Amino acid sequence: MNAAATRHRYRGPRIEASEARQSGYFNIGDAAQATGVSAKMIRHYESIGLIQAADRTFANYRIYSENDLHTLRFVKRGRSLGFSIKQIEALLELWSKRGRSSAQVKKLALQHVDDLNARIAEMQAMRDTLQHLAEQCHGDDRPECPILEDLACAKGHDQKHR
Amino acid sequence: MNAAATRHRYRGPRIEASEARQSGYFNIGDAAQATGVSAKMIRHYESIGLIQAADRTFANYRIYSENDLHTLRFVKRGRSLGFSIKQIEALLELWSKRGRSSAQVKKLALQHVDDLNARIAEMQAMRDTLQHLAEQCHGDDRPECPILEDLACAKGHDQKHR
DNA sequence: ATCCGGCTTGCCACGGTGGGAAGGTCAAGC
DNA sequence: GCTTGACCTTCCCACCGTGGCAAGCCGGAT
Repeated sequence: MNAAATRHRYRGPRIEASEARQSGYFNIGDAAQATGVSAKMIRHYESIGLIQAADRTFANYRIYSENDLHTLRFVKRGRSLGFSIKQIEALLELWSKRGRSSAQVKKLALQHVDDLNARIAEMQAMRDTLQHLAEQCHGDDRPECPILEDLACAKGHDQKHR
Repeated sequence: MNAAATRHRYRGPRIEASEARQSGYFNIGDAAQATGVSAKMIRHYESIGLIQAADRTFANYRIYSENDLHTLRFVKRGRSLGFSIKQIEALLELWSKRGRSSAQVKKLALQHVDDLNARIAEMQAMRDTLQHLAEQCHGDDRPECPILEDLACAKGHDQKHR
């Protein structure tokens, strides 16, 4: 079972920098540019265990293979779809497992959809309330303002988006 | 100019606890319950200067007047409408200024509406993409999954919500 | 040999909220 | 009186995700 070769498990010993370059490895900066994940975040993801610790050159530089970039792009895409780190962790694991069932993935995705919908609804309620108040506000030099009045007399406002 | 009496500027010297109670002051816990702002957050708001430092009893307990509760409710309401602390700071100041123009308040509110709309749109885009992907996913025992494929082959996904 | 840009680690910040520890206080019951 | 339990105080740490800065090492080009 050559786990090291197939998937990134035990990362090989350190390499020399120029050699790594020639073998198609990338510095963290290049990896960042290639994937859209900032170098900062790549290190962060590594530190929290979301991604495997990168191989290093002798000089302790992290180096990234095409495979690693692929993973980083996966994470990036997940983030841009609004998945949390925890969720991406789960998705990454499903991605790597061949025995996964698509049902598991779908469930995760739909949970996130629900979550998004809840947050959207909440923000829409805020927006609607605010827009309503703003419409009633003259918006001139006078100090009278229904918006401030609403904020001030906070009697039973909560029921509005109960 | 008895500023101390009219508005909370210079907070008076310390009082005895039972006396404060009789004068209609509240402990932080009661204030929290009365306003829906947790004691924790009341202290926090005070520490960052969002609200005036509360008066204290001799025993160093914070005490809150009806006026203070009013302010706390204002903050609470602002938060529940999604305003940031910074924005609430501005709103509080407008609220206290009699020379304010409703235009200033309206501007703040409408900026926030724009902000909300932007975030709503962003989340809706995420949701739509995810929902679309989920619809194409069988969600059965097989490992094939368009959702994972999308995440994996992250070629030019960004233009989707460009 | 020097210089610049990149890399390394580490710490601090944001926003907003919660948790908890260690200690002081108040009111009620005995 | 003294104990008890609920409350208060301050202080520090955590979350999530990202950015910034600083001090120091490394790479390659001049």
